Amino acid sequence: MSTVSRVINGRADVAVRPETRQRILTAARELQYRPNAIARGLRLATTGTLALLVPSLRNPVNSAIVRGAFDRAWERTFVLVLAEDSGESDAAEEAYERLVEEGRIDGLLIQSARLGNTHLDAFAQGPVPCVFIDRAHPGSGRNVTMRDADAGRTAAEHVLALGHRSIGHLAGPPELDTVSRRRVGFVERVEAVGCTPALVSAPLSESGGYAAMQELLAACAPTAVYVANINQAVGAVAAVRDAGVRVPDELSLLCHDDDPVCEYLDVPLTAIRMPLHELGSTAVDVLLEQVEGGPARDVEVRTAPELVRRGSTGPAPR
Amino acid sequence: MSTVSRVINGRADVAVRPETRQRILTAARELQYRPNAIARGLRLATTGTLALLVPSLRNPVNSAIVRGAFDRAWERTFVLVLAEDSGESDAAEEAYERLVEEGRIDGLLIQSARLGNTHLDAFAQGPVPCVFIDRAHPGSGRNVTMRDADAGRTAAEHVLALGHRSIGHLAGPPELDTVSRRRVGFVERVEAVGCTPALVSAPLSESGGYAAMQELLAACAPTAVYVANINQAVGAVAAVRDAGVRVPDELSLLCHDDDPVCEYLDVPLTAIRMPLHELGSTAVDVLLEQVEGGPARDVEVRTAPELVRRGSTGPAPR
DNA sequence: CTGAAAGCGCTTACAG
DNA sequence: CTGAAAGCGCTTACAG
Repeated sequence: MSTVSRVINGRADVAVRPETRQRILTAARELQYRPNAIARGLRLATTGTLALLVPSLRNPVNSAIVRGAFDRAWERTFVLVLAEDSGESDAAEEAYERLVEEGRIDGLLIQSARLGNTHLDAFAQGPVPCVFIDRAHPGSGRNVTMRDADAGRTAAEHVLALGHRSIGHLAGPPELDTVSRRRVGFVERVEAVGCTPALVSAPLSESGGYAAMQELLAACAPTAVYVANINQAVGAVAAVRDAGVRVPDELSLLCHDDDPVCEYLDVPLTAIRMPLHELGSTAVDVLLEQVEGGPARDVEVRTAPELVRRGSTGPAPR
Repeated sequence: MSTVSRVINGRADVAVRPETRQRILTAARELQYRPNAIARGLRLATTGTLALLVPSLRNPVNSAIVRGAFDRAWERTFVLVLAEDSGESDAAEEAYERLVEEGRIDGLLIQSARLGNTHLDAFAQGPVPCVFIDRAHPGSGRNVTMRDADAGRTAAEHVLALGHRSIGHLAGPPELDTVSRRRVGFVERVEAVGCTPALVSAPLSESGGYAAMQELLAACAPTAVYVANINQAVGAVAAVRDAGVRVPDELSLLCHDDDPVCEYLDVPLTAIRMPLHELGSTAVDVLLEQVEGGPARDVEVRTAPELVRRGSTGPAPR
């Protein structure tokens, strides 16, 4: 039995007679033997399972990130379980209890961090390695993020280069670290040329984008607006259309996140494409470093945000 | 130790002195004791885990179904692991080996059935209960589906009632059971009034919808088109716009699947809303019946497809 | 080079 | 009413 175990697990440290090895391998094939993962897990104190805590299963914007994480985890022979941190009272805690405290997982990817959330430190210090993905938990030393501030800067540079000086930003909720970093980068560049951008915050939804764009148009009639999120952008485009404002002649529109939808809206949307899949796979790699005993660390995915130019941005009207 | 186990698991069959029970409960709370799920799983030959095999993590159209499944599984104290059946060579088999044959799961939800797929029977007869969700595997006796044919009928009745007689259907790939049933229901009703609908099949993507709609317009200049899927619809709307055809004056457009996007397109899209969340939760319930020892069965979610009328459908032009 | 033994953390008949 | 024992299917020192 022990020889079988050694052969099946390919352990080179103990010599096995070639003939014995063959007999074992043949028998295993015939019997379709596969070691039981649960028994193995109990013995090895390892489950081969990672969990991903998502803010909401409702919003599929994150699906490219999820896919990146899944693909890499699968490659590295880990299985991924899904958990939801809806933001309600104790959703996150309950997930934590059932996954970490019951010993079901080897590592935890948290995609649902909200600035000011009090549970987060407890998770970071828990018995199971964890990593904050996309939305950082500042100071935790275990954040895997993208260059969101650079995305904001790229957006600003694009509209500034087109001559715009009356500029707005349709931002996301302030408790979300990602959209906040976009805002900071954008505002920094716009202010660098002596302008003050108009800012409106809204939920990351179509209806949020619609209402906030109406507000922005009424408040300051900008000639260029950077929208923090693709869902908002769909609503913003509709608001602009309903207001009778022409894109890009009267208003340039630019959105964060690229998506197939961008190409098919009434005016194809210029967008900032982020390395979402890479973020997911990197986060798994960083988490597994910890699982294998390494120290936690912050990692920023190096791939730069990419401006995908389409028809919705053009020269500033004079 | 055994008394502790009995108290923690709330087994009423063995009497425990109230004082002992209290001592146990108090100690458990103080120590933050939680039974280890892996050890429990080994002993009980039960994992508390279900797997969901999705066709592609790329397409998030299914996210409402996934959410429904997740929510119900979680409620019933099961955890959900994700697996991908990309349709490539042995993706599904590999997932099956790692999840079922290694004993990681108690039940399997298969959302990736394709008509004619040869692995499916093996899965259905495997050692672990399974259920086909949304896309049926005909004859398996374990399908949990929605009323897709009725959705097609509802769509047909709507455009017929508006007086349309020159009617098209932008269908999905024939190997997908769901879109096929939509097509059958739609065609049946249209033919019942003596018309022959024009049919074009396309992948369930924006670009697929765009190209197929162009084809449909060129082939027969229909006055009403039922689009089989929301992603296709986004492309179809763009194709109609690019062709200079006015909606709904010259062409009524109606799509399967409701989505926030429908409200914000240049013409708000009339859509058929399906009980996606309910499908997910029902599938979990049906699967757990089997896990608990019951027989497999086909279930169709009773909730009827609902026509959500918006601006994209109107009376037939004369 | 290979087999027998212990033990991972539980649950459940079975004694007492 | 409660405790001691066996066993779920593995892996890994340890004998031989």
